[in-house]
Amino acid sequence: MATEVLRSDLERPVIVWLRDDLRLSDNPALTAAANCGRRIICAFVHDEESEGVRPLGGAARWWLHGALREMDDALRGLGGRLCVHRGVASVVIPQLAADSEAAAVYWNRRYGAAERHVDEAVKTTLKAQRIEARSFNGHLLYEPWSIKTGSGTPFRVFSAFWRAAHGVGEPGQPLGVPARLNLFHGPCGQASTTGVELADLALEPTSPDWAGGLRSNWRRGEAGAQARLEFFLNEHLHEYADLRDFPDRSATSRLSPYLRFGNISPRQLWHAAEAAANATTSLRVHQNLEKFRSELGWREFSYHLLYHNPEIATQNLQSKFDQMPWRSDADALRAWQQGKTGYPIIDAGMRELWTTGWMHNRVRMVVASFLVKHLLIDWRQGEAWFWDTLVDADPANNAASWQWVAGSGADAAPYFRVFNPVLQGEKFDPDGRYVKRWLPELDGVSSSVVHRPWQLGNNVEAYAERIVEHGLARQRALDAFKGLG
DNA sequence: TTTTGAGTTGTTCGA
DNA sequence: GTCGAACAACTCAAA
Repeated sequence: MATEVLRSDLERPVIVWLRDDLRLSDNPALTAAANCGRRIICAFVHDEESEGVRPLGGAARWWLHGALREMDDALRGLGGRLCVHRGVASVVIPQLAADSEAAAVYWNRRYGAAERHVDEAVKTTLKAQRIEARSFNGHLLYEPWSIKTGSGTPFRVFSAFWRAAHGVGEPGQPLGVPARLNLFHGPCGQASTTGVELADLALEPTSPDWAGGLRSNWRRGEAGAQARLEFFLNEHLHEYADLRDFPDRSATSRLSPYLRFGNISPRQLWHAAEAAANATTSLRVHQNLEKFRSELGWREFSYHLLYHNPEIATQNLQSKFDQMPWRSDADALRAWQQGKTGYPIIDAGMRELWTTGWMHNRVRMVVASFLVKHLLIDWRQGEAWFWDTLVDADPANNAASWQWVAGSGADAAPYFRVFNPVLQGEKFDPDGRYVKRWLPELDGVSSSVVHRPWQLGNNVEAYAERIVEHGLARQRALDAFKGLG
């Protein structure tokens, strides 16, 4: 009798609820499910209805579609499939668990306020149904609550945060793809009305199909992430510290959208970079490795800030910025969005973003500074545009970085740091290759003036007039920021 | 307990 | 041409 009960209980499946962890390798929830010996149902819920959950932007929706398709393909290759649902997750997941007579639901944690509330509600409902609910850390090197100052408060300064993080210990070795995956392959949630086909989510644009530039620049999903990582480690890690600021050199990792959707994990990057560094004899190995890891550190710090400041995407971390006299200027905002400000480094960056769904890190800082300081437009307008157009639009990184540039953040740039778009262009794109790639108007312009084309007179008539003059705009910004007292 | 110094990414000005 | 100072206020850890 007892053994019969045991056997029938083991026949109950476990649901792995996938979210921002669309990968098979180093997926703690999936590995735990594999180890518990049950049949595994992999489920994804497209939830745009839960209170406070921010709908994805267009570029991120496009990425999500590909990542889900790749995940489904990978699961089918192993005899399973991905069950896609639509609806309120705190209803759908318990319903799916009941329909499938699941014994447990496992997932990897999220850190935004609304997402945590959803997950908490799911856990409460499951427990009431006497279904096991377990969550894991698959998204971060360090849990946000595990790193504290000497007095027990959250850090507000990056360097101290990162030093303290090292004190917590080395991130663990990443998990492999589970060796034995007993995957469910039947129809998903027979009794459920929330099951849909991936195409039903309409995540990809159709009319018009604006995603051509995205498709030709990115291979979404886990295999694409591994290929991109290998390329970066082989070709660019050895020059990372020296060249990562030069947008024409492609020396950055371009792994951000993969991290955003969990097509790869930070632990995998941490250890793969170390292995690659150990295998080389090139100069500055240590500096390159530490520089790359500190960029992962900034991602950790952003999640730390998000966790401890749930409203980071909408509220100034420094409340004195609530008094900032932001300008309302629809024409200037549109010029910035469309890459028609008349400053080549700004316009090239904004067109790269529009075309590829991504922008080089150095250029992101310059365009953000330009919007907030030269145009005196609220950082939230810029944050929203990036949220809609970036394939890596991340709830933590995007908001924290905009607040950093604006000066309203926890450990923000000083107010008087106003990037000069001409000097930044000349310093980091000295021969103008980057701006010419995105601005055909500047074809043939000498590198000596390519970042200040207005000095050519009528020779570049096709190129936009400057919408503000740097010196005047800089002074206006300094006055406004100083006025915050 | 108090003090001190350092802190991702810069620019301008005047000597 | 180069070079140092000034441009705030606050956080955090070490002394």
